[in-house]
Amino acid sequence: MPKHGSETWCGCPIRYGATVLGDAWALLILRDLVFKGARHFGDFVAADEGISTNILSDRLRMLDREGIVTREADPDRAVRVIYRLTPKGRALVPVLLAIVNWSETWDVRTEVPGPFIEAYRADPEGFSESLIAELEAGDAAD
Amino acid sequence: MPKHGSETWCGCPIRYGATVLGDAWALLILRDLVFKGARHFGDFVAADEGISTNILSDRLRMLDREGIVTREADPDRAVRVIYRLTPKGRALVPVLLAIVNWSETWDVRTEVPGPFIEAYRADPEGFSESLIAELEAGDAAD
DNA sequence: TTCTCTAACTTGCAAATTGCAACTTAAGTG
DNA sequence: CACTTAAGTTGCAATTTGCAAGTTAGAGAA
Repeated sequence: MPKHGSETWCGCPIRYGATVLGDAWALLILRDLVFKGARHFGDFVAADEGISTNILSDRLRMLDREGIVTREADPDRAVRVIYRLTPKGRALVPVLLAIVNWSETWDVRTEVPGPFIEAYRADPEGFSESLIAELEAGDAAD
Repeated sequence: MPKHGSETWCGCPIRYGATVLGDAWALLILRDLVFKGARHFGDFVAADEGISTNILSDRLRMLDREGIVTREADPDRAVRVIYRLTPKGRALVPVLLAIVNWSETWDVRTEVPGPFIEAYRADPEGFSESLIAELEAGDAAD
C-alpha cells in the first residue's frame, strides 16, 4: 500500500481514512480519548487491557504526526505528558458514533446504554455536535 | 487484543468495530464494494493497486465470517465467485461516508467530487439511505 | 544527598503477520 | 487437447507485533 504523500498516492478519502483508522489500536486509543477522557499514557495502558507500551507509543506518534492529537508537558508534573484531541481529532466523533451505532445494531455481543444510542439515533448530527462541544469545553477547563 | 467471542471480550462497540474496520485492507475492500461496484476477486486485485491475493483471500474470508459479504457461484461462469454486501455490510455505508467527509475536510491531498460531498453534507442521513437503496437495487438487478 | 516512587517511554527478542512470486485447481474455448 | 481465465493456495523472506525487562527523568522523603 502506498504511503501518504508518495508518488502513487491517490486522492481517495477512504485510503486516507485507512491510514489513520485502519488500525485496531488507533481506533481504541481514539475511543479512550473521546469516550473515556483519557489524557495520559498510563490511561491508555490501563483502559485498553492489553496494548503494549511500544505499540501505544508508536500509535500516539502516528496520531500526533497526522495532527489528530497533541502532546504537552503537564504544567503540574513535568514527568507527565498530556495528550489532547485537536479539532481534526474531534472531527472523528461522527465516524466513531457511526461505528458505535453499527455495532449496536448488528453485533449481538455489543451493548450500548439505551439512552445514549436512542439520543444518537434521534438526531445523529446534533448528538455529534454536542459531544464535540463537550470535548472542547473539557479541554478548555484544564 | 481479545478475540470476538472470547471470555475477556467486552460489549464495547468500538472494539467490535475495530475487529472489522480496524484493518486498512478491509476498509479498501468495503470501499470497492460500495463505491466501485466490485463483485469479483479480480476486481479487488485490480482496484486496490497492490493487495496480495493471499491477504485479499484472508480478508474476504473474515468479511464473510462476520456476515458482511456473501460468496456465491456465478450462474453464468461457474469459475467465478460473486461477492455481495449483506444488509449488515450495506449498513456500513454511513460509516464509510463519515470517513469520506472527514478526509475531504481535513486532508489536503484528498479529493472528492464537489457535488457528491455537498449532497452528503446537506443531508447525511438521506444521502446514506439513498446510497444503500441504490446498492440494494443493484443487487436485485443481477 | 541519596533513596524511592511514578510516569513515560525504549530495547531486545521470539512469534505472528505480511508481501511477493510462483504454483494449483477448475471451468470453459478454439 | 492445448489454451485461457478466474480464484485462489503455498513457500519463504522481511516486516511488525507482543511481551518482559530496562531506561530516563522529575519530585518527595529520609
